[in-house]
Amino acid sequence: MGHMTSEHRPALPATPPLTERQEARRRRILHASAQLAGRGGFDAVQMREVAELSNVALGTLYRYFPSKIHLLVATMQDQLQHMHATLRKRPPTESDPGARVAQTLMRAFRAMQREPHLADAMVRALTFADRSVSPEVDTVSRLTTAIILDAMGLDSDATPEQLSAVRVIEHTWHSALITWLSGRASIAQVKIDIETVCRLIELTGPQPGLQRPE
Amino acid sequence: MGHMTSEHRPALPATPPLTERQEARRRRILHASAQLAGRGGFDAVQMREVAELSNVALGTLYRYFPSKIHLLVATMQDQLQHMHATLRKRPPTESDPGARVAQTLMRAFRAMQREPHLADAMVRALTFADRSVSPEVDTVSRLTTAIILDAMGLDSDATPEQLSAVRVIEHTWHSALITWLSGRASIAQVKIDIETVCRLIELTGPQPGLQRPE
DNA sequence: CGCTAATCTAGAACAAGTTACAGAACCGAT
DNA sequence: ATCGGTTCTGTAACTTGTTCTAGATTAGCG
Repeated sequence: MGHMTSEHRPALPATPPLTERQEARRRRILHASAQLAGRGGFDAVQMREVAELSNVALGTLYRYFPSKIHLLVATMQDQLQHMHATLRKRPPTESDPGARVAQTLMRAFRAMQREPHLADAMVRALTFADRSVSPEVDTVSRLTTAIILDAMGLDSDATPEQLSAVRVIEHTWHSALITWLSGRASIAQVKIDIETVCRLIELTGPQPGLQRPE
Repeated sequence: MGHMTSEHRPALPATPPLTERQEARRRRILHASAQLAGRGGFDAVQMREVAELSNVALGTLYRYFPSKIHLLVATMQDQLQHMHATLRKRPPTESDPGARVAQTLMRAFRAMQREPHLADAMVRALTFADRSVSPEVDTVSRLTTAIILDAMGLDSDATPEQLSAVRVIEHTWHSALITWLSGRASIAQVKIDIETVCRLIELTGPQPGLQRPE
């Protein structure tokens, strides 16, 4: 990704500060979205219902979130921030970076198992998003990356190889979630896939030669 | 053309054999689907247009493919079978199994670059599919697995570890495609991700002593 | 051939995402 | 407090996936 991501639309970076009521509206909308998604999943999040449940006109809903996908991706941003905060409070106990990442992702996975419908709505929206949602999806991606780097124990100084491994882990994470949510993979299989991909981290160790062979 | 592998009848319970005209209709539909997808991507595949372009009534289209997602996943099955046949003709030239898989996937990726809109329609449908499409998506998954195992050089005897690695490679493949199609990752990055994940294959040692040269 | 059941066609109808628009409410600056 | 522009509301309309129905066509069979 280049540095020229959004250099030509000065409207977005300058997010006009929302008033109190506007911030409240936004919260109500996100809450309604998560609530509807929580039971019923993607299909249960109907824009008219979200609008009604959050006491907002349909047009207003679309002003805040220009599409259902935008809304659900924003919902995921919201949930991910919660999760990031929660995970920070209890860092993984394992010693190997790879094991720590696997442990963290399995915790996140368990959280999703508690709300499978919500997870369904968010992940489906995320992978279905087209170019018009790229900035928002990118934010989600950065959040996920941050969570994984946190688990690894290195925040900012990662080698390009490690960043590649993290990207691959993210790919696996999303795709494995999808296969689980659509009933094509068991929980056990998701666990195995996560553990398998996390072995990549041991491969890209920053200190060459310090890993004990298997 | 195509006298081999007529064994693929995914609908196990009572697939009534199609008549000549029915088979022709099915082909016309799939062709129209791929054509519309080819320019315009997912959104350009509109059921009414598919029906019209393939000279079939809308109700008939829905009898053959019970949803747009089913239709596009079936289109992907079709394209994947082509690709599998094509790839078989020119097997990868690398020696390491991991490198062979990477080479094969990059070939497939290059094919997708030639028809990005078609790729977009198929992959979006694949990851958006819900439980009702599981059998069809599973068929696509098995096809992909077969392609990868082919590239590795072992067709039927793979260790569970290797199968895990293959699943993770598939996850990465799909997800990396998505990020590329939605403009969030460059071609170079997809290449790196594929090469990174293919290192997993080297990790999962083959059966001791059974190294199989070409 | 003639019959019956399944299939196909044409078109209307419905559902949910999205857009459009007129008027009410709100916000900030004078 | 008032004015001007923006935002919000309520509602209708439009789009496209999906379902439904009535009649025409076809396939299989005695």
